[in-house]
Amino acid sequence: MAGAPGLTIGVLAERAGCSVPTIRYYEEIGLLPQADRKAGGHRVYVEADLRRLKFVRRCRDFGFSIPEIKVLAEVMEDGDRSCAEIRDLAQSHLAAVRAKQFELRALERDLSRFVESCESACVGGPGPQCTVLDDLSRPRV
Amino acid sequence: MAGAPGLTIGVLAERAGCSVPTIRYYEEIGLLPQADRKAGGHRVYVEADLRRLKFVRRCRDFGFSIPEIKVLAEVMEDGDRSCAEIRDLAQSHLAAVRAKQFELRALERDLSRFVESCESACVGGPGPQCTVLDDLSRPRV
DNA sequence: CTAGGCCCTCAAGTAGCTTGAGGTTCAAGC
DNA sequence: GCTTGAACCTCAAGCTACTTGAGGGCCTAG
Repeated sequence: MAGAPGLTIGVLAERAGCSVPTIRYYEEIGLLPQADRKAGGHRVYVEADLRRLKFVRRCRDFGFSIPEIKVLAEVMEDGDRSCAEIRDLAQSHLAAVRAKQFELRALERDLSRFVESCESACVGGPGPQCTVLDDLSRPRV
Repeated sequence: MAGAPGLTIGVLAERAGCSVPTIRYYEEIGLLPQADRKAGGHRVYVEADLRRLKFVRRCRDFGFSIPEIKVLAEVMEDGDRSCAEIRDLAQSHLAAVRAKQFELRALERDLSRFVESCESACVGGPGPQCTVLDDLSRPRV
């Protein structure tokens, strides 16, 4: 009569959508608490562990770094700390995401120009005469 | 009466906009040829080396991986290979850049919603009651 | 009780560099 | 010619966030 069954690491991984070694890795670096073990040494988990792991994974999806997630998790556990801290973290993260997008847009523009000039100028020609290679050799804008 | 002076690694790094160890690293992995040395063992470079390094750096700016750059560089050296190869590489790279942008846009949307709900719902409140943390714990969409 | 699937630990590998330790060489100034 | 200090040298380890592999132990269904 098992009310709360206890999850194996494999099941936990499957439900959280990550690999088994990743879970062991998170435990090792302190992102997850040390798991309980049964007699033989196998890790046993409960639903609360799954929630915690899902939280971590979702934060990773958001692009937070592991040190950042440690902070987020601490705030979650600690009733005395305001979640303004979390908002600030998310906000500066958002700024970083936007900056990255900006970079990528510039990159996309350059790259598509590059491909275009490839098409029109030298496809089929030999390497050294390729104007496109000059393009790549020119200093960045 | 030195016509071509010969550049030190430090000067080369400065002109190419990268660090000195990076240049040594590129040489080690075969992205740059083995540099000439003077008697004491210091590396000596000429303008052609600078061009090659700038080419590599520009490719890195474009986000090409090191194996990819090796291909690009080979095509440059080898007169018999068409630059269509380069266009293809650039094109698939462009596709990857666009995919990444797509991801980042979704991420930005999620994050800004998150920050917003933070603002309106619980800034100043204690951690555990923060609805935002629930948000982060919810499975990903 | 046994088969085989899941679990364990520890070590090393991934990309693209950076950082550090400990020592040598070069070039300018005296 | 000699000294000084900046720049150079090599080799090794560190960084992020994991993954992969070797070599073995546990657990449970039949």
